[in-house]
Amino acid sequence: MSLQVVAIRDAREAPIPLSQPGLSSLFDRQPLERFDAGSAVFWEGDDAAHLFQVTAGILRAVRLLSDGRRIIVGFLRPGDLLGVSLKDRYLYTVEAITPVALRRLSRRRFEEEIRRQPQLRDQLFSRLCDEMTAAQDQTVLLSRRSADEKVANFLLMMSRDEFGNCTRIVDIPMTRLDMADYLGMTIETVSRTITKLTNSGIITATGRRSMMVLKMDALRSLADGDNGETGCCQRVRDMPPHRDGLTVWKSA
Amino acid sequence: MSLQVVAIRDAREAPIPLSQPGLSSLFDRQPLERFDAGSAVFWEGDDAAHLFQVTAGILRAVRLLSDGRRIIVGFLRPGDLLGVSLKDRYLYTVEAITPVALRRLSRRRFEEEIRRQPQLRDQLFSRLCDEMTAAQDQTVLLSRRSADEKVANFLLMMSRDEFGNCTRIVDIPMTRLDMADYLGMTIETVSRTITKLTNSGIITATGRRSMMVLKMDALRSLADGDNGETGCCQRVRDMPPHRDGLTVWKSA
DNA sequence: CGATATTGTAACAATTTGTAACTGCGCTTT
DNA sequence: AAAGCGCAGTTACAAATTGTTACAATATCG
Repeated sequence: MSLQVVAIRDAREAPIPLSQPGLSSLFDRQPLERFDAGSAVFWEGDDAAHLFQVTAGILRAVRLLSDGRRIIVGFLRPGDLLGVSLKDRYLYTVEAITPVALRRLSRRRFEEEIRRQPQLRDQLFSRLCDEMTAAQDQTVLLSRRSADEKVANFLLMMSRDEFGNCTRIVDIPMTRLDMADYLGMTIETVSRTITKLTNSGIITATGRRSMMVLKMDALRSLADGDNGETGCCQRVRDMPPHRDGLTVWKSA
Repeated sequence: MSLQVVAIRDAREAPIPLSQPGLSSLFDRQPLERFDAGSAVFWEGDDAAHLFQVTAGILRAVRLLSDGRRIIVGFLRPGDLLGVSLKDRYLYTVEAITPVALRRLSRRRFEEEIRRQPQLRDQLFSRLCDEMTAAQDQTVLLSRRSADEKVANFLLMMSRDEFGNCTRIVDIPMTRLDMADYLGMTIETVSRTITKLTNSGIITATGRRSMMVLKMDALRSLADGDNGETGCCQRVRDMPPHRDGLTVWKSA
């Protein structure tokens, strides 16, 4: 999905000299690799020898504390790149939530191409910036939001299609545990909160792992917090429209 | 401090053709600007027209939710860059905690130079990667750590000198409120936790805003969690040594 | 169709927060 | 220099939220 968006951008308004190939073009020729739901693509600490592009399916990026506490640092969707790194080891484990199809590229090759094609570097940089913004929004979410707000935000995030629009039917491929470990709460609290939302008539279950949003506005105002400017839902991750200024520090 | 480290790196083992100027060289010629403690360098939502390099003092990067909840996204120290952005508005407010000295550069000029000097782009990219790693560590800290662990981590972070070594004397220029808004807790809990650490003989107050670590190991094991590999303190931010693999996603 | 895993519910416990009074330090004022 | 003020920080106690534990209900998979 992100893939499509960028491809479109490349073709149309090419911010680079000519309409040159995007980052995803590096993977186009690579064979598809499939992973079963639950299997790991790579492990935290592994040699970071490859990069992957998600073609189909959903994955989770997991970190573990030594005492077993689990943190899901993010979910990956089609079009997302994983394994980009300047370091030599993966920082987290990536596991398939649904069956997944990926294309693999060696890191050596990737870096060569990045070096050769400056516009790819620009794209990579831009992507990193977006990632950074998302990470900060996640920080805000985790540090100062109640269980209700967290879940509302999560549901809104999941309700977005590839263009950032909110759909009423929401598919939730991950388990409650995944949600909990992403939002920094327990499955029980997640469960309670969803029950509460259902009882208030804001959402309704349409299946075990899918639901419908009945009152989108109510859900938005629950998720609300700092979105005075956009008026729209909280920017948790992966929200193309209305992203505003990332600001990085760390000097030279 | 980061500034020095990089300068040294440039001079010695130059990962780039010759020993070319670092990012900070862009700011060297700019005049010093001073800000009083408590004053803002820029505001969330402002036009992101300039970049700044911290020469002296400590600052905080603050975001506000509409209902007044405050989140400190990070603290900035000498050598840190602020205002790097691909977007056109600052994402957060930056305020001086202590009196501060900065050098300012227009964004236009910065981007020109980045475009002209590829090795600067490399440095910027590398810095972004570090930032990303730090942001993820912060995510872990906020989502799955108890008050004790958070405060222990914070104190260890503050106890690091410019080379990443832990000093016994810790200076804490920020208020309890700043700490609380950074760690996602209340001032009372911060205070109670520090008292607890003092009563356990792990730290001792040496002044209103400074303390001494009496049992560094105990503090480390409190802060502990996922540091099996490094054996060292939690990587919260700004820890030069032993940083391991950042892995970014978000495709092309 | 039965075994297993996931999810939901509820009572109870632990942690964290909220409230509010109080201390101590630094500053101004007299 | 002493008194008075204000602010940051601390502490005690009550309240709320979230986490724990246990068990029932439901789906999923072989």
